[in-house]
Amino acid sequence: MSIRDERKQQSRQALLDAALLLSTSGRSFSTISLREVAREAGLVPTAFYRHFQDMDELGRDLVDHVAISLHHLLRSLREGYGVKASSKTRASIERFFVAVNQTPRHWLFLIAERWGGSPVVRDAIEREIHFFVDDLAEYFKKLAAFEHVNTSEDLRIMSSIIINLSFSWAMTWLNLPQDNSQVLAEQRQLLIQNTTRQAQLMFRGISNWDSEASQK
Amino acid sequence: MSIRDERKQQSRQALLDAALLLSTSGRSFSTISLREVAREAGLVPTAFYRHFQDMDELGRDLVDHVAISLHHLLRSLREGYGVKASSKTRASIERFFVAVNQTPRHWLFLIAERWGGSPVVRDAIEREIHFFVDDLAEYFKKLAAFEHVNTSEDLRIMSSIIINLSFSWAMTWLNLPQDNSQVLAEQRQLLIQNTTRQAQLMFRGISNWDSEASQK
DNA sequence: TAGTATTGTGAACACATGTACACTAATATA
DNA sequence: TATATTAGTGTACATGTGTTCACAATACTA
Repeated sequence: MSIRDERKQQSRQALLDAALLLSTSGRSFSTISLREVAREAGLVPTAFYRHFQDMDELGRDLVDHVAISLHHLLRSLREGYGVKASSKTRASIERFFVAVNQTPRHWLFLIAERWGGSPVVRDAIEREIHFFVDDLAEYFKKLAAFEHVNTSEDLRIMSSIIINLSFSWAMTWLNLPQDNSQVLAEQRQLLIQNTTRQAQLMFRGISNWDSEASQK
Repeated sequence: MSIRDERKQQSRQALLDAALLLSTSGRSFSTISLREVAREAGLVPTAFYRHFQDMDELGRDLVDHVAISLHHLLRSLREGYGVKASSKTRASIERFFVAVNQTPRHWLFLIAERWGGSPVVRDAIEREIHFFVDDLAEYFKKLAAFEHVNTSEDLRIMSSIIINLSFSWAMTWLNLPQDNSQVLAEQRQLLIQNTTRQAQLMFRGISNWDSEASQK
């Protein structure tokens, strides 16, 4: 890549980073301004237009960026899970929260802006979540614990339950008080335990599922 | 109530209504301005201060307003359910969606602003949702289908699953295309069926729940 | 090496915002 | 009835906004 293109992409990334940072620091994407983003990225407002037509385009690209990152993270979460299946739910939940802690702003952005104030961003996110659901459903198909579920429609239903619930989990996790390390540790343990039981309940439902019986 | 107080409450309500309308018409609460709200309510900007100190206070009161409304609606949803228990899941889901259609903006506001851009509103909503969960858990305690669930902590867990999932359901429902009555009707039927299965899966998990076994 | 393309700059604009202040008109109170 | 409260008005100001345009500096291309 040429020097110029490389620097251009640097600025572009700086704008994306700035937007992500600003929109996950107590505010939301639709409340941050083009000028703020440029300022945070160390650019003059007018330079913004060299990279994006407007904030909508920036938003779309940010969703792309975040979705790809989360997609990889979710896939790597599955590795090492397949073998033991549902035997260690708690460990899975713990690893999930570790993953959330790894890129908290990505989670915050995707979940908060899912029903947020920018229609463009909303639509883009809904599309990505759709992919998440499909992807997870396809993964379930290969899993031993799900082999009694016949229809792929049922698999998608289970997948979407998990996805939606895990968003609530992630947000509850991220909303825990920041500092105060002693109290935080306790609350985290409590939340992990709580969430584990939610997941266990889900699996009870899944293992007792009967695709035929519930058809009507 | 005196004439003056009565008129004051009218204006106040007009401001609340305006804020709800504006923040559920494709935008979000944190993106609407004090002046817009006043304009929509038929008042001059400065008159706003006769009722609220700032938009934060308006937001808090709006959450109160909406939460009370939804609370009543949820309670009335339960009536007539207790007898037949889980025998008619689909009918319950349908009645849920009818309820959502009754005050769509209340649902939109509460769910969208739950992770929205205003910290004040976010906190207020989280508090209210906490009440919802407690309330539903207490209702479960009296229900035959739940009598094998021993600990009230487990009841709260189930309650919070239901609440969180139902928010996703409501949003998916409200995000269906507006007009286009033929396509809409089909998509609604599909979504109802889909959601019903999700709920059935939940109930499978609940009826096969064993509070002791999952303790560890 | 000369000329071109492109990223970033700086000044300028029309506009919307939150809020302060003095004011009016109507209701409440004595 | 005379006085005091108070919801609503109108003007004003400093500030932040998106976008335009001419310009500077530097990397690419012939």
